[in-house]
Amino acid sequence: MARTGRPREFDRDKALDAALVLFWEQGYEPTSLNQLKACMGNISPASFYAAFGSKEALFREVVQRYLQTHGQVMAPLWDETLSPRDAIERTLRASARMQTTRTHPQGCMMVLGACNCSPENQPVQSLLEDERARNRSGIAACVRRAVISGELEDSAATEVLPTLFATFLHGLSCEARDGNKAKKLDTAVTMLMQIWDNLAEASGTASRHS
Amino acid sequence: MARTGRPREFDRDKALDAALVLFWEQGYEPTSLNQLKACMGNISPASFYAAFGSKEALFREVVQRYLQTHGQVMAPLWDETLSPRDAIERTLRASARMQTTRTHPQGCMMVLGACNCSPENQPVQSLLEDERARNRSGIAACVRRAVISGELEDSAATEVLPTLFATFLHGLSCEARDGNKAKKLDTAVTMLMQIWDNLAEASGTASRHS
DNA sequence: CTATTTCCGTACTGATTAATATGGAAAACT
DNA sequence: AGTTTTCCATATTAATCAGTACGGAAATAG
Repeated sequence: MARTGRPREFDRDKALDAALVLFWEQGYEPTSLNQLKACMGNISPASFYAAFGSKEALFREVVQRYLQTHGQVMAPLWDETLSPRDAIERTLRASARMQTTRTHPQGCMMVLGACNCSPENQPVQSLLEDERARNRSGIAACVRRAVISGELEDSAATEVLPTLFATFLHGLSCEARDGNKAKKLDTAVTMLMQIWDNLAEASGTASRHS
Repeated sequence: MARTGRPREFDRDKALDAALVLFWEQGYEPTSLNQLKACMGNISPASFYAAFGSKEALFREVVQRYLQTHGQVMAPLWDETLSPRDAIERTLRASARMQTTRTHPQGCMMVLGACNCSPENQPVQSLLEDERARNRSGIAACVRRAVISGELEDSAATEVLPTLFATFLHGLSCEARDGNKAKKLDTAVTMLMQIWDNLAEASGTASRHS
């Protein structure tokens, strides 16, 4: 445990953050080790591999860091103290704001981070695919809660609600990357939530009739 | 005009189609010339460069071909014989169906074809970005038509309608690529169109009141 | 101090990248 | 036939890719 020997000269956390930004901006494959080493403080190949193992291992670590920081905009989906509708709305609004913030690359890294991959990097692609699947199941869980609580009725329309929200959520990345402003996307969220309200009203009417 | 000399041995059109599928599946950068030449009928480098000029030139040609075939699902947006609402609905439904068809890669090539690019390939990225901008302005044109015809009123909500539809449209690529089924996405379109109807109804009510 | 341990600068690996050079074969025109 | 034109197989280019080998420098432990 007591670390002996020469201590590393660069800040591992800072290097990780720098790599995060680069991967976020360019995606996994086009980002070269030379670029990475440069932005991580001109570290040497020896230092890089000693500290992070490989390009793929670094990327996996970067993804974890992203999820624990910027990715926390998705957290409301699993917060059962929030009403299902509120959870989804908060998630969409926070995502829209985060993805358009200019202090880092635009769009969501889980959507844009490994879009274009050679067959050999399929595992990296799957890593992000799994995260997107988590998003969908989080939304689906909210809808399920709303059905159980009676806020929504268990109809065919309710069943595709998760797909609708997920499509919009993941579409935000494209819009943010292409330069759409936070306010516009936020207002779009407001309008999208009308669909929930339409269904909730229908359910309320139905239960009032029963 | 009269072509003399030895005729080329491979079918240029077939080769272009094969390249289209490969680019569509993997994206611009990860697709190597070796892969391209292989799928285009094991043509030689000499044949490749003689016929297509360069990887980027081939990609640009592929994009044009895509737009003239699969990309025609966007055509309703510029068809003024259709009602604005119908134009958007047809576009979304046709996109959802096309992007989930299993006879070719899933998702839209204009969204997924050059997501991850090195700085040096920025021009390629911009090429697709421009096409996505065209999509947005097509949707915006439909909304403008609806405002002029009185179907929608000129409100703040109406103003973000294009952003809402564009976000959904471009989000379809992510959902299709991740394996969502045509029917689910189509039903999601049905629900999304409710927002148009909400606004149209409000406009109708307003004009009835005036 | 010496011994140990880790870090890092440099050089280098083999593989792959997009793109070219060369030269013979094949087809068409005269 | 003879000439011209194009096509294509092969070999090769310089650059870059991710990842390693090695050896001196630096810091801690005793």
